[in-house]
Formats: sequence, structure tokens, C-alpha cells
Amino acid sequence: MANSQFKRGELYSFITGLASTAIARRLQKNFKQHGIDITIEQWSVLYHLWKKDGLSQQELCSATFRDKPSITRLVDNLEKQKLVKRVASVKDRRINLIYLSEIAMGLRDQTMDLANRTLNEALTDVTADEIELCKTVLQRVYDNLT
Amino acid sequence: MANSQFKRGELYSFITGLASTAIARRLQKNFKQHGIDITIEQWSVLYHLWKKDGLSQQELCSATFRDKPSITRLVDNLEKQKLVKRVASVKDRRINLIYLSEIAMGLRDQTMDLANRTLNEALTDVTADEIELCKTVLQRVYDNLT
DNA sequence: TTGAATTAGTTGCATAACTAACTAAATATG
DNA sequence: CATATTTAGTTAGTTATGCAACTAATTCAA
Repeated sequence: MANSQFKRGELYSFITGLASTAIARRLQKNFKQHGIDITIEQWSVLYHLWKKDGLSQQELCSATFRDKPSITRLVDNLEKQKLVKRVASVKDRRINLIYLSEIAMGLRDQTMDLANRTLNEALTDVTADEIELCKTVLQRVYDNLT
Repeated sequence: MANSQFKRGELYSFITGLASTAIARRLQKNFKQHGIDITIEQWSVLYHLWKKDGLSQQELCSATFRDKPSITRLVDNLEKQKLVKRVASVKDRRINLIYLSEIAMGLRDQTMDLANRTLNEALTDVTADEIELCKTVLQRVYDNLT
């Protein structure tokens, strides 16, 4: 039995995603301390736009594993803060293409640096092999359920 | 360097806690399909009360890694649904002790069973060793940040 | 080519998260 | 003993999530 060692008490912290919550909280705090006024969730959207600007909301849904309403509202808030702009696609007018503002482009390097530093803190004494294994296991878990 | 293999692109899904979100969503769906009308977060509070009834809100904060306002409102909602009751401590009137109702006690076995089954689904083809390693790594990550 | 089905995105409602500011009770200090 | 500090819990405001129901544009099919 693959799962016999996974007892109820341990199950809980796995489900709540303790480690990822702790990392997100710390990163949020680091953003704030550096006067960067965006949430982790907003940052995760920007992250994908930095890789490829002009994604559609639907593409952002897939990239961030969020549902459509979540992306609608994240883009709403990013637009309010003048970090992105919705541009209706000419080819298919149902589609909104999301473009970064100058301000958002300027946030890239600083926030990436903070993210990397936060992660280095979190992963002190964790080896590359361990990270690799965790990643593949968590990916398999995800795939099993989707 | 322990972290050299942990690239930016990978960082993201680690932070969002993909796997734990997927498990939580699936468990929520399973609850719903069995007519159990509680959220995962409420369940996580009940979980600790099933282990030890009559915890204070502060103890529930530590046990669930949530802050005080979160517990206040989770208990609010659990009370509305008549699943728990706040009882002021006689020894220290600042403290609310939280007690399970009969209804909540009755939910224990059924929801535990659903949780275990959900986890078995999620952990198909994941070995006990892999689970053990993930757990210790995630715990170390958490400890590094707290 | 017209009506049905699909796809992209929005809106409404309930729950939950974090921060900051607050009240009330208990403890410490002087 | 009186005041200051700490501790337990609540309230308010903003953001985010999930679900269901919705609109509008596009594509498919009879």
C-alpha cells in the first residue's frame, strides 16, 4: 500500500499547504517592506506577463491554475493600479489581451530578486535533489486530481 | 548551492501550493456530493476538536496555523451551523472554550473517511518514502520561515 | 443561413485570508 | 493599591477564492 504511512494527523498539514502559505506570507511581507504594493496573487499574474506579454485572460487562467472569475478580478485590480491594460483582440472580439504598463515592467527585476531571496531563505539546507523530488511528487498529485 | 536548480518558473507553482489546492478542492467537492455542507477550513477546525474537545480559540490558532480573526470568523460560522458552541472559561473570562455539538461529533467518521479516500486518490503511485520525504522537506521549509 | 452549441469574459453571493485598530479581562510593576 | 502591560478575542476594510448564472461573440450543423 503506497499510502499506509500517511496518517490522519499528517494529512491535515499537507492539505492546508503549510509550506506554500508560509512562503507566500513571507514574500508578501518582503514586498511590503520594500514599498511594493501588490499582492502575491497579482504578482503571480504579472510573472506570466513578464514571460510573455499580451496573454488572454483564458491563457492566464491556465498559466496560474485559477478559474475565470478569479482572473477577471485580479485583472480588474491590476488595471485599477495601472499595472496592466485590457485590449480587445481584433481577431476575436470576445478575447481580452492583457498588456503590461511601463510601471509593471519596472517592477519585474526588483520583485524577482525579492522572490528569489525569499525562496533561498525558505530552502536553506534543502538540497537540489530534494527540491526536484518534491516538485515531481506534487506535480503527480496535482495530475492525479485533474 | 542548494537552490541552484530551483528556477524562477518552478518557483511559482511551489508558492501557489498547487497540489494542496487541488486536494482541498477535491475534498470540498466530495463533501458536497455526500451532502456534507461544511468548508475545508471549517473541517480543519473540527479536525482538531475531534482530537481534543474544548480547545480555546487561541489554541485553535496555533493548531491550524491561522491568525485570530480567521478563527473568530470560522467559529462564528461553525456556531451559526450549530456545529460548535463557545463557552466562556470560568477560570479566565477572556477565554472562549469551543465545544463540539452532537451533530459535529456525528460528522467525524464520515468526513474522515472521505478525507482518507480523497488522499488515496491524490497519492496514487506515490510511494510511502516519497511522501515521507516531501513531508519532512515541507516541514523544514516551514520551520525556516517561522 | 439560421438556430444550437461553444467559448471568453463578467457579475453576484458566500466564505475566507491578512492587517490594523479596537475592547475587555488578567497580570505585573512601582 | 493603582496604573501599565499583556493576552484573548472582536470588528472593519481590502483582497481573493469557488460556484452558479449570466451576456456577447463565434463556430458548428441541419
